Amino acid sequence: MHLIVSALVDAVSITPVDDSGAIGGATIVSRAGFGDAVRAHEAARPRWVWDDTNNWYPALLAAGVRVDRCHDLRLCRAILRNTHASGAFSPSELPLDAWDAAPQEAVAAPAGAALFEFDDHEAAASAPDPLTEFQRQQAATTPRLALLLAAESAGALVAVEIRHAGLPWRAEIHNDLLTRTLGPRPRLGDRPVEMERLAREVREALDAPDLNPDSAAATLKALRRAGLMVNSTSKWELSEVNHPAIAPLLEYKRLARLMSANGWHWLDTNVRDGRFYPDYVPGGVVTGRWSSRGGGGALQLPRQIRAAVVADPGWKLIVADASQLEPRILAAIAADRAMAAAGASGDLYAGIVQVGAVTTRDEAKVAMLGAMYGATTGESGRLLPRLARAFPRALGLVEDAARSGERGDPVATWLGRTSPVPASDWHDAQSLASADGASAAAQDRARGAARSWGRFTRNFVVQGTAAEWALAWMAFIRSRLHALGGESPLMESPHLAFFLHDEVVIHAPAEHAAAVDALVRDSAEAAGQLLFADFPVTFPLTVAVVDNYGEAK
DNA sequence: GGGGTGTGCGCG
DNA sequence: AAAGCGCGCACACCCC
Repeated sequence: MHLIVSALVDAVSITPVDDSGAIGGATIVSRAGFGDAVRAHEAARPRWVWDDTNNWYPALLAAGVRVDRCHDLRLCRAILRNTHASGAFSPSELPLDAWDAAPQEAVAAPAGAALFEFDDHEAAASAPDPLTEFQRQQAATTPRLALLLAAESAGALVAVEIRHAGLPWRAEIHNDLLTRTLGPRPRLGDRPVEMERLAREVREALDAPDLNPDSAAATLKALRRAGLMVNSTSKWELSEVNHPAIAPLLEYKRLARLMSANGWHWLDTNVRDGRFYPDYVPGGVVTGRWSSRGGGGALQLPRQIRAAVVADPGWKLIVADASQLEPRILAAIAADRAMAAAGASGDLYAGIVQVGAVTTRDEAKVAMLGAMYGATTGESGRLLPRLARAFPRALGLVEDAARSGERGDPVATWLGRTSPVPASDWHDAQSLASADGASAAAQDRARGAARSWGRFTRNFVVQGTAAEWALAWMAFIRSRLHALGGESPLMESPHLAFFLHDEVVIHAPAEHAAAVDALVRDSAEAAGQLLFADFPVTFPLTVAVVDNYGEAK
């Protein structure tokens, strides 16, 4: 059963649509009464169909109402809009409309505020009709796409729940770490003492008394004046150079990064009441990965400060990450049994060595990454032919994806998320280069652009399918955590607290840690089954039950 | 002072 | 200075 949620000027309508598509009579509830209505319907496990999970779910959670399943019309439209694998009717032929909107920020209702107040009643009243859009999407959906839309929508629920619960964060531990590394918190605009000390060392070593090491251009100039043959101030190039200025400069850069990305200002603006609230954007990346928004930088949380993530007293963090997820995904979508078998022992790279494709684990890893990213030169490019001999199906699949991209054709993930096609200037460059009398420079440029797009489509099928697996994994985790915690509120029972592409952190009472460990592994297996049925690919996890995130890995 | 671009670096 | 994918952000620096 689907329940279509539609915002009216001062109320909400709920319209049932049964599995045959028959539309029932709408119920109108007041905005204040919506939470109770949802709670009452939940016993029957309907799928809530609404314009945007961010518009509804934060307030429901704030009112203590959990939703089991939903269909996020905006996210699903974005997938269907682009797909070439649609059913009877393709939204890609529709003109752009309000359903193609950019993601909205998820904002929980402030404490005590009335539920579901719209600032702009006009906007609410003139919103496009969710029922019509839902029917359109149903008509455009194949069974595979239906799986993707369900996974995407489950992800939307997870993202809001994580933001609601937050990641436990001990500000005093973070502060101690900053003070130990940088010195005491400086006044606004001042450098911390450790950075100032290193800046002085750099200036002396380069004989550049006024140098501001924050300026890449000025630093490069000073380095060259000191006789150093470098073309940038990036750390990997500097680390090749032997000069007394280099060590303090690299250390300065390390501290400057910590200070500006995750320093005291970050702490002030992103941690409150012992929690960091990640702001995820499901589907924010073309491949289907999530992105994050705002200075919190949820998907860039450096390892350096993860020790500040500490479970509440009597609770544990269960940190699980999927080992070598992308190569395993590649083995599955290519139905490469040899590669899947190489991963069966638990370490795919060791397995690749074992079948004799390459001689060391490091080689296996660098060759595998090269295959998925499209390396052509260096060690990685050199090892590729050997990998291709051992795993012709897997390598063939990424090669085909690259060729499609080079032609300007789209590619699709396992469940049917389709890559964008290159913009018109890309096509212009290609036709210009193939015309009579095209200059060598124009041909080079076009070839470069074609290969670059080929690397994108090559990676798209793997990264995008891995993102689908991760969504399915989290959907299973979410539902099993709920079964474990019963009807107690989200934050008082085991819950997802963080997500990082192929890794999750669950915050759970210590007595549930073992059960969570088990259900996270079961969920990985279930996600593999859901996507790849009986194909014998495995998705082993590294799971750590810890008090602080810094202890994991 | 706002906006756009380049550099550099964090994450997977 | 990237070989080899996908992101977001801070800062410098330039323009208006």
